Amino acid sequence: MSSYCLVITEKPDAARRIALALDTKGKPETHHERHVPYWIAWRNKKLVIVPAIGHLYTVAKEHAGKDPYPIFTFRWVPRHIAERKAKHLARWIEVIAKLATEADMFVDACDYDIEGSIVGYMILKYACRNKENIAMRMKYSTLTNEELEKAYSSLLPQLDFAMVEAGQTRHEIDWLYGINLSRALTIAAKKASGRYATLSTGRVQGPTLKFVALREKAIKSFVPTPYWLVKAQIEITGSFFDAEYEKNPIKSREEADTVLSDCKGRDGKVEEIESKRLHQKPPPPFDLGSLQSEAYKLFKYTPKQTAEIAQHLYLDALISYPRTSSQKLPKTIGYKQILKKLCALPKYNKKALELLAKSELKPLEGVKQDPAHPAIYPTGHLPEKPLNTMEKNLWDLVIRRFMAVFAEPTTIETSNVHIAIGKHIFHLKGSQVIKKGWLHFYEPHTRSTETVLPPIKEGEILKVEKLFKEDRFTNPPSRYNPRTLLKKMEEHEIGTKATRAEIMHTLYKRKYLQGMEIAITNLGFEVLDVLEKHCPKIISVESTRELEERIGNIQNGKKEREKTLEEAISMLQKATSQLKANEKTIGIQLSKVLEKPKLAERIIGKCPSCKTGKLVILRSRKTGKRFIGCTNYFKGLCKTSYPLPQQGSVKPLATNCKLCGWPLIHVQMKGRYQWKLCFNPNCPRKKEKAKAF
DNA sequence: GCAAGGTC
Repeated sequence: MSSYCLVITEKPDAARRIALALDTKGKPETHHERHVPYWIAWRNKKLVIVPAIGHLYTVAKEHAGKDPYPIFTFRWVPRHIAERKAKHLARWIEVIAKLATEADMFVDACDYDIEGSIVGYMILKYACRNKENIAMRMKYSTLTNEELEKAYSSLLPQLDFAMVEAGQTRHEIDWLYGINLSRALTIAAKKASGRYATLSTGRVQGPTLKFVALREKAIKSFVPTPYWLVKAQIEITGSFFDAEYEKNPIKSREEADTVLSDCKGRDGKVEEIESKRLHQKPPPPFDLGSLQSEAYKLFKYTPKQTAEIAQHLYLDALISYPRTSSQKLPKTIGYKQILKKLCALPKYNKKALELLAKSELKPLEGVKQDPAHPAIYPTGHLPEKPLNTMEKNLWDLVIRRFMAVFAEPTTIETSNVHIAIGKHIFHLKGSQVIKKGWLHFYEPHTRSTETVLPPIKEGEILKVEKLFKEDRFTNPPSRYNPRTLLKKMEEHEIGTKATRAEIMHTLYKRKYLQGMEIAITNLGFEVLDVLEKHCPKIISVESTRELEERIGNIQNGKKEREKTLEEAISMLQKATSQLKANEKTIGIQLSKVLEKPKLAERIIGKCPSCKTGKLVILRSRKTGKRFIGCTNYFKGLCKTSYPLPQQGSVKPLATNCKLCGWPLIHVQMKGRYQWKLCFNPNCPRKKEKAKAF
């Protein structure tokens, strides 16, 4: 009898580490079935440890066939059924299901949070066939051997069903909101313009877009006010420095001029020197958000790019798990081991040795924690294949930050020299790094802003080379960039570390946002306007807060799941009927700002009948149907027109029909089906006009 | 296909 305990984790990495920790000899067997990895370990009994890869089940419409709108019913299904890009998950579920048939005990070892709970629950219920009520729950907070052994020896007797319910509710409500409101927008715009453009919104997209809209409004309504700065250029032993007048800003030109004329022709006298020493601790180790932020600041990599590069580095075993919110580096990761391995690289050799020479290695840590992972650190493994520039830069950044956290604080001396020119005081400021500390290890990823002043004594007389004023205007608030928008989302706790970058990207894809100095487009603005006009409650900050609170309540054991769901649906019913009632107005409002396809993409070629006009893809204002017409039509010169298919997308091809020489049109249907269309009604191939590739 | 959330 070879029965075993089936342990289910959220991801392969966790499965591997649990197997390593629980196998008595620390040597679990690695297996693969149809590219699904799993591990066999021996402890008090045989353990089979199999990972999911995130969510294997999701919410989808209840019935097959045409999609209704609005839609308020749903069911949970395997993801490969609901999502085209998730086909590979079918075999994953099959492998887990097979391993489950011979198991006599089940342990849910997914991350101990609401998403992890739902990952485990759905697998136990569906893939393992109703094992959700007999499964035990393994609760750990880091993937260290100690913690995992402890967690296994004190398994919780059952799943945390409150947490599961919270997870289910979160999924369902997000789906209902997102699908219904997105369809409302898309359908309204399609009906009015005849063109299909994907429009969307959701619990996170809406508020994020609103942040940008509010900033844009603040910029537009900003009234610049003038102010003046008065400066004195001082000469000290042959070098020149700008000292600033103590009053900053000066609000009137007259006042600035008075100061200038008072000071004219006078020398400066050093009245006082204020010096301070600052000790600056190293920055904490990276969590995903701070890595994304720093990589944008230093290299201008977008948060999405950084997440992708980090994932590659992780898969190549160069850095630890990147999707973490932890700023902690537990001892168990083996600081010394890592530094020793880094010594193999000439670039880091000297610095790593300096750290190894310290009597104690103690990292500076931040406050943020993560239930399953430490902060991001280099593993010490070396690349097996050459890295590209982006990978190199990011890996280097992680390594240098890792070294920096073990280093001493940086000591900076700042000085403020008070210089009297007549009755006016000017400030000459200097700063200098006295002790490099962690900066030494973090270089070149630092920005030095040193201003080193020559030795100056109190009472000294300094020559004023020139006096001048600068005319300035107050600046409007600056636009968000990918880094600051990400931070804003973090501050308001909308989205998660793993999704924020992705959601920003979606807003770009929808053409709601543009540029790295992030501006909202007309389309983005109107989409928000529509939602605010017709269903303000649903996208208000208060209702988002309230929803979060209620999901929190469910997680804490209050039996509010049914009620929360019912209320969400009733709110949505009102919102969608409101949107439907105003569909026409909304559609027109959105059509006005929908980007029209560029003329170049619509031109097909010369008109065969009038020879002077051009054939273009047009749309009838009356019927909304598209067709091919001659540009001379508008001048009343040529009435040539040809029909086009109304389904799918059409675009001119650069090639001509082999049989009649007319230009060809590329037609792409919803699925994979596509063909080259010759629209010449007299083409010899007329009877088989749809020719597949 | 539209969400947001995991994951590779």
